[in-house]
Amino acid sequence: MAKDVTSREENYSQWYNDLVVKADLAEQSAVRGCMVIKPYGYAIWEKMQRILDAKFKETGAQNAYFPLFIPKSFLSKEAEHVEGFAKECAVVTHHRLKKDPHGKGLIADPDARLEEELVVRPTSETIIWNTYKNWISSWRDLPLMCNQWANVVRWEMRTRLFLRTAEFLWQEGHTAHATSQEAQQEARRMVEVYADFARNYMAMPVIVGHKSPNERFAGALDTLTIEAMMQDGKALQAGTSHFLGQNFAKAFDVQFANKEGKLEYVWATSWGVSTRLMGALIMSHGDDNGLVLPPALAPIQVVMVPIYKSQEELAAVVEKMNVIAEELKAKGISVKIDDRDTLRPGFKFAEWELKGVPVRVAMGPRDLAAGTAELARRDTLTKESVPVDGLPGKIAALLDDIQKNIYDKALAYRNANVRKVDSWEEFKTEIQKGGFLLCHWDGTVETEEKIKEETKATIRCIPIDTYDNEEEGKCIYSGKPSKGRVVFAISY
RNA sequence: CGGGGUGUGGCGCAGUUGGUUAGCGUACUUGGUUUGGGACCAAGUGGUCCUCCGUUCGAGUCGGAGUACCCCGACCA
Repeated sequence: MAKDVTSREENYSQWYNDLVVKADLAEQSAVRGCMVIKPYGYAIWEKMQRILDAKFKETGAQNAYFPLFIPKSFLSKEAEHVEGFAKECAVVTHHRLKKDPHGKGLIADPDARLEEELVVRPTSETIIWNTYKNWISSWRDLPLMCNQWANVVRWEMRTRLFLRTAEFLWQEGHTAHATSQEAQQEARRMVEVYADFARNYMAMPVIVGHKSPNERFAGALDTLTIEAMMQDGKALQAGTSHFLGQNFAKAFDVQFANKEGKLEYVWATSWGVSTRLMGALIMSHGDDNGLVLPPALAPIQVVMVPIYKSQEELAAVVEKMNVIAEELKAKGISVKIDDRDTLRPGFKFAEWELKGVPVRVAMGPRDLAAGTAELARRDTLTKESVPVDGLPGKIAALLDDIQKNIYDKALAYRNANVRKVDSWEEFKTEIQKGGFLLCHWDGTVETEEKIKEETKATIRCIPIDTYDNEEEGKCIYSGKPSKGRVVFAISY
């Protein structure tokens, strides 16, 4: 494992792109920095959506949909928000094309210029708060909690498949509350929903924490994050939940009459996760044979490969497989019988491994005679011959075991790469080795920025719960007093 | 926007100091033999060599300009 990781560090990106393409998840589109998500990749995303959506609904949020286009003026209403996003917006200026009178092709018709330019949403706070203004007038309207599944566009200078594409799919929740406390609780609750999803479905350990002021969402008073460690030791921000205070309420004049009949501004949160989670999934668990998908998110949990010489043998094996498949389906397990007769078994094995299918069952004439099957697991790449009797039950248990094993493996890897560092000299060499460094920090933006300049490392979060954060000490850079350790890492 | 690299059948690449019918692997098509870890044999299909301009008897190869993509920075919830 360690050797593999080293070789990936050298050319991690190449490995990652090859893997993604070969595993049929996605590819670059003709449009700059955008990606095409292929059917198998999208099936994973759909599964994520379904699980998250159910969790959101449990919290009382409802789905809604807001426009793709945002009037330019909306974006400028919240000062910090503009500053954060203005540099990376795609802008619609015209509503019609015409033939170029001086050459070939089409040009934007100068007569069709928009009076007010429209921005393709980089996030929807502004248009949603402009709408909420009309939905909220009384304390009885609160809390208001909407989520939308949508695409957003951010014109990043440099893009990267899954991790930072120009257009990406995500969900964004936007809530309005009567009190600051309630809004903060909501932000905290949602980051825990994300953490639970990452750990129990993606099998990806994450650290929950607050962002430092420097890394906060544009316009937020507090940003909560889940931070994951990829196999090359870099950090990936996998999801965020923001306490927005009254900033957007004031910018868009969203007030409600409280029980005393007085007008008050509402308190807001927003929270989101994106298709970046798929990148996180790939980079957390993938190995040199391709993807390793946790059973909870695998579109196909069990693939069955028949082995045969004649059509009669194929029919006999598939008949037996169908019986097992029905039992598995009855247990809620998704199964695919790969009966393509143009491909040899070895090819199919390699292909399904590349796609990360957790469990493979192979059966041939010998198995039929002996009442056995070959059971292989993707996470350990091991296989064994087992009796067909009781196989569905065994597979169900195996899936649970794989889910747990993948998490444990990722957790062990992360823990092995989290180190406490107490001197600046040590910090500078240790940070280059990858992994998370737990260090004291004086709490100032200046220190954070200097550390970033000198080492490229950023504060990933000020952890909550995961690590004991009560210990006092001295800032690694300035030597000034610190109330607790924070997580430093090089990030994607 | 800086620094570097690469553009040659669908994909991955080779192509020598310019030289004649542009090649290899893979994929694809057809036929046959195979099938318990990415099959083999045979015969085929498929290319305005990124674009334009130039040098030359002759350009995939040399020169110039443009363009696209990749990597490293800057940038980035």
